[in-house]
Amino acid sequence: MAPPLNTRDRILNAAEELFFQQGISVTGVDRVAATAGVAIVTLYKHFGSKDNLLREVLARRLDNWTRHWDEAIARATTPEERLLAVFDAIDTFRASANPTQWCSFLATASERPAPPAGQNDPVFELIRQDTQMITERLARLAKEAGCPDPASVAAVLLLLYNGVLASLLRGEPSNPVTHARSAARSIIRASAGTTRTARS
Amino acid sequence: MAPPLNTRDRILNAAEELFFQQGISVTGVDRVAATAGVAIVTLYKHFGSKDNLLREVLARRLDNWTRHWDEAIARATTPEERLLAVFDAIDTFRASANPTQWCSFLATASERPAPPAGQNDPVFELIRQDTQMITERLARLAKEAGCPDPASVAAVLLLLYNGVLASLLRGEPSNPVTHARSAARSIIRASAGTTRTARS
DNA sequence: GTTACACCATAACGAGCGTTATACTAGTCC
DNA sequence: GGACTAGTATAACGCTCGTTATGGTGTAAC
Repeated sequence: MAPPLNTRDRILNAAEELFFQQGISVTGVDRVAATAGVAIVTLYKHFGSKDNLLREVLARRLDNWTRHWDEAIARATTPEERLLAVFDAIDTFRASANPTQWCSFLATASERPAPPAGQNDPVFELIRQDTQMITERLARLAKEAGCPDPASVAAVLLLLYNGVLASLLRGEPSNPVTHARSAARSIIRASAGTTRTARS
Repeated sequence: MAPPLNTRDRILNAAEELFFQQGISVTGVDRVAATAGVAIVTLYKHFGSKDNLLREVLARRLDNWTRHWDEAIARATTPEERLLAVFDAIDTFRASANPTQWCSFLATASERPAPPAGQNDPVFELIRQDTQMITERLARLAKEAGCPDPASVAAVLLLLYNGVLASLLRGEPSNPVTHARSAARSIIRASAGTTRTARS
C-alpha cells in the first residue's frame, strides 16, 4: 500500500522501534542496521553517529506527536474538548505506532546522565523543547477554554499527561488514559468555577 | 554522628547514588566499587553480580519509601490528609536522599528491555510489586477517606504520583508536588461529593 | 602459631559496542 | 567509456564492561 521507503526512513523506523522498545543504550547500531536491512556503513553515511541518529529520531517523533495532537484538537468541538484532546491524541498516537512503545522522551531522559552543568546536550535540548511545547499549548488551550488561571491548569494537565506516559512505561494493565481524561475534566471544571457545561 | 557503615551498606549506598543519578547501564561496577571505597572483588563477594546488586538496592529503596510514606500518614490528622500524605512523603523522601534523584523504579523500567514473555525477571517483579503496593495503599486510604469509588480515586492519585516522578525525571523547574497535591484534593472532594470539609 | 576470615591490588579474559578503513558492486548521468 | 552516487560485505581498532583468578595483607579467635 505504502510506497517503498527510502534507506534513510528505513533506518529511522528501525531505530525508533528498537530504541524505545528495548532501550537506547542496550540496542547497538548493528542491530538497528540489521533491522533496517542496511549495512552499518550506510547508517553511518547517513547519520554520522548513534547520538545523531537518536536526535533525528526524537525530532521526527516530536513532529509526529504534534501532528496527532493537532488532528485531535481539530476533531474536538468545544473549547473544553479541545483542551482535553491531548489524551485522545495519546491514544491515536499509540495506535499509529506499530508495537507498544513508551514515551520516547521520558525513556531518553532516564537513560542519559545529566549533562555536566554548563554544557548543553542537543538531545537534552530536544527533551526540554518537548516539555515546553506541551506546556505552552496546554496553557493556550486552557485560556481559550475560559480557565481563570491557565498556567496552573496547564501544570496539572501536564502532570496527568506525564503520569499517563509513566504508567504506560511501567506496563500497568489498566488503561490510564481514560482515568486521566476524566480527572482532567473535573479539574478544568473546578478551575473554571462554572458547572454550566456539565452534562451528566 | 552515624556509626561507621559496614562494607555492604557502603556498596549499597554507592550503587543507589550512582545508578539513579547517572543511569544504571552507564555506571559500571568498577565505579560503584570506587565510590564505595572497596575493591571490585569485595563487591562480587557480597552481591555476586550487578543484577543482584541492583535488585537489593531496589528492595532497600522500596522499604525506605514505604517507611517515609508511613511516617507521613502518621503525621496527618484527617482521613483526607492521610490520603494526600503520599505527596508529602515524596518531599521528605527526596530531601532525605543526598542529591536529587529520580524515581528508581521508573528509571529501571525504562532502561530494561521487556522480559521475553513467559519469563519472569526478578527486577521487573520488584517494579510490579512497587506499583501494586502503592495502588493498594491508595485504595485503602481512599476508602477510609469516604470516597464512594476508592479504586477509581486511587487510579487517579497513582496517575498524579507517576506524573510527579516523571516531571522530576524530566528535570522540570517548577515544583510538581504542590500542583499534584492540590489537584488530588480537588479530585478527592469531587469524588466524595461533599464540600463540607472545604475551608477557604 | 595457625586457622579463619574479610578485604585489597592487580591482572586477565571474553564479550559487546561505536566507529572507521578497505575494497567491491550496480545504477545513472554526461 | 568515465565519473559519480548509493549501497554492500568484511574486517579491524579501541574501548568499556562484567566477571573471575591469583596472590597478598591484616586481624581476631582458639
